Amino acid sequence: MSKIGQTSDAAVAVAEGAGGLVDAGSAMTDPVHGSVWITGQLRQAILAGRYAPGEKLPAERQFAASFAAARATIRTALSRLETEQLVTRRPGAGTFVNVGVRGGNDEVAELTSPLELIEVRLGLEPNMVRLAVLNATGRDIERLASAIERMEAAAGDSESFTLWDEEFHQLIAEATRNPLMVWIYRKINDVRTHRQWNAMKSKVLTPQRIAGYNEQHLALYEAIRTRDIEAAVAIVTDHLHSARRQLAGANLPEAAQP
Amino acid sequence: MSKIGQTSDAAVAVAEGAGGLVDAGSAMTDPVHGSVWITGQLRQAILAGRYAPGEKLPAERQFAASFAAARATIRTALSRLETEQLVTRRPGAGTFVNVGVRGGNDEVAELTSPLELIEVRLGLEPNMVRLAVLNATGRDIERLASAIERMEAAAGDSESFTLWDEEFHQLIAEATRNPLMVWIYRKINDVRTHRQWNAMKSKVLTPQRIAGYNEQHLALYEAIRTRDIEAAVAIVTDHLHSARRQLAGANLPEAAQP
DNA sequence: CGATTTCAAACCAATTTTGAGCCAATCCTC
DNA sequence: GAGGATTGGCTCAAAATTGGTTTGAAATCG
Repeated sequence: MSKIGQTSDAAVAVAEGAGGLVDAGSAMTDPVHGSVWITGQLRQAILAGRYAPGEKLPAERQFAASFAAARATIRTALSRLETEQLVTRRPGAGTFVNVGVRGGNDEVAELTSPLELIEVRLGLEPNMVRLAVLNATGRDIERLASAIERMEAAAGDSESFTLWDEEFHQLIAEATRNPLMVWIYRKINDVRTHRQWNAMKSKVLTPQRIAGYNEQHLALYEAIRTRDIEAAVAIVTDHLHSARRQLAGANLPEAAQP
Repeated sequence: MSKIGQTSDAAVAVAEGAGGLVDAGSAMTDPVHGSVWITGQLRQAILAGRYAPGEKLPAERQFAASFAAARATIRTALSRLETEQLVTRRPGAGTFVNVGVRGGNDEVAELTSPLELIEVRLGLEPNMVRLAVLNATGRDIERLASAIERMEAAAGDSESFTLWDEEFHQLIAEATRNPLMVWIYRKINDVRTHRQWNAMKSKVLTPQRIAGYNEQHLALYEAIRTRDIEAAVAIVTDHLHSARRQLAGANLPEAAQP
């Protein structure tokens, strides 16, 4: 069980490699571990922000072990990055990411993919709804009703629907009376409404789908109002699962076209 | 396997280059945490409000024991914080957080009760662990092992245990390879380690309890290493449920007990 | 074949970390 | 107030780590 060489099973391959500190997850390309390839890997990692500006990279010897390459190879790769002004090397100290590189774009909203968002929501929201049912005040429920109304009024427009949908979910978060939950969900809404996915939104949010969501929202509201935990949790879980399904359906063909 | 979905999204976000598999070889950090790393930890702890402005930090020798580093190393870290005007050192007295530092900004950590924290974690962490099992690289697992070691080495001291416990959980969050999850859990760790509960910490964290937690941590690590999702989720769920039981029994009358 | 690259091992110099010890200022208890 | 304990300040040399370099053999590729 050493070289799978397929991207899809990288996780499995790593599982076996836990004992030895070599190969790590890099079992994608067995033959060509050239210095240029390593250079590309490191450059991409730095540019992607895996190593913060000013941060110290792992030692050359450690890179050598991780990439299963000789230290000289690592050195030529790092030298290239140094001439690219991406890193600075200090003898005796280490190799450091230059401060100038890639200051912005650390935003979580930029880095988070739709699927990753759904994964987080899938863990959070069922529990959130449960807490909302338990702790919602009458005032909370009033506000939810108001949001529902406006959402249905805006059934035709995907833009305003998104807006009220966000409001609706935030109100549920607030209904939990849990400050941490409210804070977290504000961030989730940030990601949810990030411009990154605007294009996809118009594809996914057909009037038909919006109508379906409104039904689910209404059912969820009713469940909260009548303090029916089981129903509320089930609705949310279904909602997210279907969202994930649609996401996969919209995402994969898009990814297939370069 | 879900790795497919994760990496394909990453490829879409990054748009080019080596695609989603970069995390494989390059997800490594120094096994030995130097003074710069310690500086960062302390800075973040202070900024997060773990120590109140004007409060006295633990002694240098204490930190040295907690971080498993030499006192000189701690001193260089503290010196850096001193030049950053974050702390003030008084010979014979101790090191104190400067009053000017923004500490009150973090309302969430102040407002969130232990039970509320547990409620959020209960929704989030089982799913987080599931994703960690699916997406953790070999390097992630190595880092978890390292954290486990240090945690067990510091079994007697509640201060250093808290430190490495926080590190352990954050590493699991990072093992999910989900930026949003990492970001959210950093906040949870802030709340978890907020000074609000410092007093309670020393009471609750008896050496006996610490030993129990270490067992759970080790079991969780093993489950992640062997990619046993069911076991990992079960461990986390049990852990949080028992924590909530203790909490509810001690404090609040109105708990959500299923 | 010849040129280039990679590998492996060793050594060097710069830097950091360590561990020990001692001092003076401060704090705490009696 | 006295005395012991604690704390930051400081020195110093050994040990560990790290990038820099050399050398020569092996592998790779045109």
